[in-house]
This record gives sequence, C-alpha cells and structure tokens, in this order.
Amino acid sequence: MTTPASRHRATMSDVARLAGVSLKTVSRVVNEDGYVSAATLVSVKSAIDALGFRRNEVARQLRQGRTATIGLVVEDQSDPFYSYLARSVEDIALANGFLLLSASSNEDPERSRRIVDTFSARGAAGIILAPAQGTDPALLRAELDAGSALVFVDRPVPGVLVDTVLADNIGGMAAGTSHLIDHGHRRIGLFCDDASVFTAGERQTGYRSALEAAGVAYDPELVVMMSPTHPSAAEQIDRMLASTDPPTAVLAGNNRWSIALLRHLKSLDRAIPRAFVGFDDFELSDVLDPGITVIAQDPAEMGRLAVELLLERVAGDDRPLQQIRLTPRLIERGSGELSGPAAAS
Amino acid sequence: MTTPASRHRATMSDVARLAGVSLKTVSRVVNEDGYVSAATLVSVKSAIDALGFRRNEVARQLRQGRTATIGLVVEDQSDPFYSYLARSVEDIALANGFLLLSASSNEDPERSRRIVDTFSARGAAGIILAPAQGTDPALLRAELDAGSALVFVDRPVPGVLVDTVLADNIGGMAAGTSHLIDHGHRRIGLFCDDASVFTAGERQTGYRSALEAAGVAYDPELVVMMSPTHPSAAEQIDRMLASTDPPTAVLAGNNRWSIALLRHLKSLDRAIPRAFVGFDDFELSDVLDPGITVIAQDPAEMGRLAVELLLERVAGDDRPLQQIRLTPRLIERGSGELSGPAAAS
DNA sequence: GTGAAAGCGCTAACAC
DNA sequence: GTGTTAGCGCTTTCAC
Repeated sequence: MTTPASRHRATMSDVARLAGVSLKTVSRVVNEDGYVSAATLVSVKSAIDALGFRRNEVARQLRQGRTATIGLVVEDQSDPFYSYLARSVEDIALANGFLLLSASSNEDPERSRRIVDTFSARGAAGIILAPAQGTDPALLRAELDAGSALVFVDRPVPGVLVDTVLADNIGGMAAGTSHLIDHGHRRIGLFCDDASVFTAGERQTGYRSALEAAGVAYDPELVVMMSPTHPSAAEQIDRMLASTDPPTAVLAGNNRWSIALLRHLKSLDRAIPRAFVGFDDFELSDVLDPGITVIAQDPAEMGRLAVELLLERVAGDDRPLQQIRLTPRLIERGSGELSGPAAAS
Repeated sequence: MTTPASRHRATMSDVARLAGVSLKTVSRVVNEDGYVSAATLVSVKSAIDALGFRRNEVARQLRQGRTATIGLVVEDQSDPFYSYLARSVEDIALANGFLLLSASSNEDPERSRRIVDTFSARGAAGIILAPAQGTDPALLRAELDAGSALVFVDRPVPGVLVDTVLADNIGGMAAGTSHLIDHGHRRIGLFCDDASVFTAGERQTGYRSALEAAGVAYDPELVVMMSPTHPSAAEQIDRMLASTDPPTAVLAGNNRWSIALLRHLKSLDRAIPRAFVGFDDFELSDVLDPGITVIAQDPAEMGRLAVELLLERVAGDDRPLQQIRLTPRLIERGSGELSGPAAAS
C-alpha cells in the first residue's frame, strides 16, 4: 500500500508562496474571478500544476455557508423504480456541478430522520425526499426553517408544503381497472401495499372509483393490502385464487407485487388468471408470455422534475409552490387484454 | 418540536452563551469527550435543545481534516448489479456513521476522473471505484499519494495496487460453458461486451478454456463481443442464429446481454436456441419459462467486502494488500439443462 | 473540570 | 491588478 505518512496536500498559501503572489491572487485565478495580469496568471497556474494543488472544497463550503451537494432519500436504492429516479437526479445534479449524497430510508421514519438530519448538518443545499410513512411533519418544518430546500417525490407529507412531484396514482389505477372491465372482467383482484403507504392508498382509491363508475360492486374479498414480502402474502394469494368465486383478472399495486405475483403463479404452475395488469413497468415485462400490460410510471422524469425544481429553489427561485402530478401510461402487452367471461366488443 | 425564532442555525457559541459556559465545554458535551460536571451537562443540554443546535459537520470536517464520507463510483447506478452493490455499501457505511457520495461513471474515464477528483476535494475518507475502461493509473496513484484510501470493485486498474474485490469471471464462465458441454452441446455461442471491458475479457477467457479442456474447437463465428446496445447487436444475433451451422446453446456475458438476447428472441418468436446460460442473475430469471440458468454473482457481498476493507484502511489498518475473488454460483433453472444433439449421460 | 487562544483553508470586504 | 485583514464553526493545545 502507498502513503502512510506521505505528502501533505498543497494549499493556496503554498501556491501563493511558490508563485510569489498573495493568497488572494491565487484565489482569483482558481475561481476565475476578477482581473489577473497575464504574467501572474501564468506563474500562478504553473505553481498550481507543480504542486498538484486542488481547492479544498470543505474549507470553501465552510466559508460560503453552502455546499454544492444535494441529498436524495428514497425507500430503497436497489428498487428499480428508485434506481432509475436516482440515476436521473444524479445526471442533472452533476451537470449543474452538484454532487449527490444518497441513502435508503428502508421505509423506516427513524432512519429517514437520521439521514435527513445528517445531510442537513453536512450543509446539503437541498434534499429530495421520498418520505417514509410516519415521517414527522414537525421535524421537516424545522429543517425548512433552518433554511434547507426540500422537494418531495413519489409521496408527500401531509401538512408540509414544499414542491412535490407525484404520479397520478388514482387516475392511473382507475385506467388500469377500467381497461380490465372493458375486456369483460367483473371480478378483479387487487394486491397492493398497506394503505398506510401513500401511493397504495391512492391506487386503491382509483380501483374503487373505476369499479363504481362501471357499476361493479366492490368486494373486499378481492383486495389484499400488505407488503409482498409479508409472511402471509403467498397465503393470501392462494386464498383468493382458490375461493369459490375467484377473480378473473388481477391488478398488482406496484412492481414488487407484480413480480411476487408472477413468481408465485409460476410456482403453482398456474397461468396468469385470465388477465393481469401491473402498476409500474419492470424489466422483462415485455419478454414474459404473454407480455405484461402495465400502468407505467416514468421514474426518470420524476427525478428530473424534482431535481430541477430543487436546483431552481436553491438558486433563489421564489415562485409559488409547485405541485406536479405525472400521468402514468397504460402499455398494452397482452396480459391485460385477455377477455373475461362477459367480454364486451 | 418547534424551531427557534431565528432562521439562522445556532452555533456552539450561541449554546455556550445561553448556557453561561465556554465554547469548549459545549464541545465536550456534544462530543461526549472529557469530563463535565453533572450540573453543566444539564444546562448545556437544555441550551442545545432550546436552540435546536446541531453541530456543523462542515466546520468539524475542516478542522479535523477528514470526513465521515465515502465515495462510490460505479458504471451505472440503475443497473441492478450495481444498485444491489450500492445498497449493500450504503447500509454498512451508515451503520458505521459514514455517508455515501455516489455517482455513475457511465463507462466514461473522463467523467469517472472528474467524479473521483471531486469526491477527493470534498474530503471523502475513501473511495470505492469500479473503474471505467481506460482509467489513467497515474491519476489514481496521485490520489493515493494525496492520502485517499481506494478500493476497486468488479474490475482493477492494471498497475494500481489497492485492495480489490473481483469475481472469478474466468472460473465462472468456464463452469457455465462446461455445464453446456456436459449437456451435449458442442456449438456454443457467446455474446458479451467488448474485450476492453475487463470482466468481458476474463469471461471470454473462461469460455475458451472450457472449450479447450473439453477438446471442442474454438470458432470465432460463435463469438460476438460488443455492447448489447450497440447498433449492430441485433443484426449480429440474427446472423449467428441464421448461419448454416448455428449454435445449439448460447451464453450471455452479463445481465444486460441476457435481457437483450431474451427480448430479441421473443421478438423473433423463436424459442431459446435449445439452451441458454447467462452470467449474472436477474429479476424474473426464475419466472421465465423455462427458468433461466445463470452464473450468479453476489453484488451485495462484493459491496460488503469492499466497504469493510475500505473502512478498515480508513481506520488505519495496514495489512498487506487484499485481493479477493468471489466465486460465482451456477444456478440451474432449466434453460441451461436442455440437451444438445450429442447429449452425454 | 473548565477556559482562552490558535488555526484548519478558504472567500468576502475593502484597502492600495 | 493586487494585497491585507477578518472570520466561517469547529477542534486542538495548553493553561488554570
């Protein structure tokens, strides 16, 4: 291994001494700020090269009171929905000279709070947050009062008014439900997360409103709301499919539920129960047979809008609050177009 | 909990003034360092609460000359392989009080260099790097000389000696190739990235060595090496499958190639050509029909080992260089067990 | 047990 | 054009 007790990193003073100028002149050169004569410019630049000087960003940050860093907190960085969102945030942040601190809340409000707290103490210029359920509004308000910029993605925190980018979960799920109804289904199962998860609550609302609009009675036996990793999730799937009046079509409330359902159905060696529509697109949805019809969100677009809003606020934008809803897109691939018992045209 | 009136963040001096003690005493309380009498402890703590004081980490970092931050640079944060790796790094970093700066190199050495540079200027205690092909060893050595700790994951940079965690790409791909040979295949196609990508080069070596060990002649017509997103990738797949003596089995060099191949085959409405084995596991590999046999890496384990090595170095560990190779695991799911024309037992 | 003073490396304000 | 002086908020050193 190299460097136990090696080279000290050169500072601006070192450069100034070598170039025979003052500290401030070096600062001017490094920051391309103010006027420096051609001759000093050259000598300072060569001193910088000779010493391998690089500006210490921590010192700069302390002096300026702000940093070119933004924090991103999502539920799980390894969930494809969030990893696409994160990648998009990263690209735009980097292009604007900002670095990204990122972390996963694990849907734990305490972990989320600790992360936001630390990001803030590190002087993050702003934070993009997909708040965990149960996040305390008061703590976030304190954060705002302390001067942090904040943008919510995917879900809001009731009572905290900041720029927000959400999907139209109600409209999206209503569209997916109507799509199945249009193909003759009347008994449509819904598997989604617990209603305490904001998006799951909205999606359930969309499901019910589409049923109602079509005059189909709501049957609670057809709705399972829990995490797909919950111990009894598989059992609930079996119970619903084995009931005396089983669903002829199934809706999955998010990508994790889609995958859990498809995996479980395959393990039963049972075809998709006539029809299937999933919320969120996922890799290989088009390669399965039949292709999986989905209500696709655009996580990259969500990330892009969030980071652009944040960067504008950081730059001093004081427009009124922005509340954006992105419209999901129904992508027909086959699984959602399998006809039910009472097929319409 | 409401905020103090001021929009200004309270400092240690503010707390000291309110508590009627010196700055240093507050520092002692905040850092739980040295002895403070019970009475002062109480008054300082209540002043901290009253003002909503939180230590300014940037100032602390400047003074201490180090930060509790580690940087992670991968090819693409939204690639599942790297997102699992990143998630694992994040969890262990957070558990040790470190935050994660993360970015994607996009396989661009210039972007990678800029990121590493910035991480370093921000005082990252260490960096975990999946180096882009073409990364300049001299720049990384300069980084090391400046005192940064560095660990490579997934690939090394020739000539830069730091702790490294790699997969046994040669052994893994040899095992996958032998598996197909054992099932009677003699003409085995290989699709992988260009050999300039370290892992692709090693995997091709593993493929060739397994062929050689079995006395099967190497046929360059059966090997395509390029990015699966390369404009002519689809054309190359078609060409190989339509040749007069097509492969009876196919190997994919990574998860992106597996998905590209499966998608393309589906679009041709063509079954997997007798047999298929992919390097890297991927979501839904078990749900496809037949299930996809893979040579699975363990990205979470790779991340865990890398961050643990890094944290130990940061803590002053000076053991000799660690060079770890993780053994991939062949997971049989059906697609790799379809017999070829000359099936053995 | 506690405090005063110095200084981390930089930028802001204002000289000259 | 360039330099001087402060000081960001904290930790370190050393004195009491």
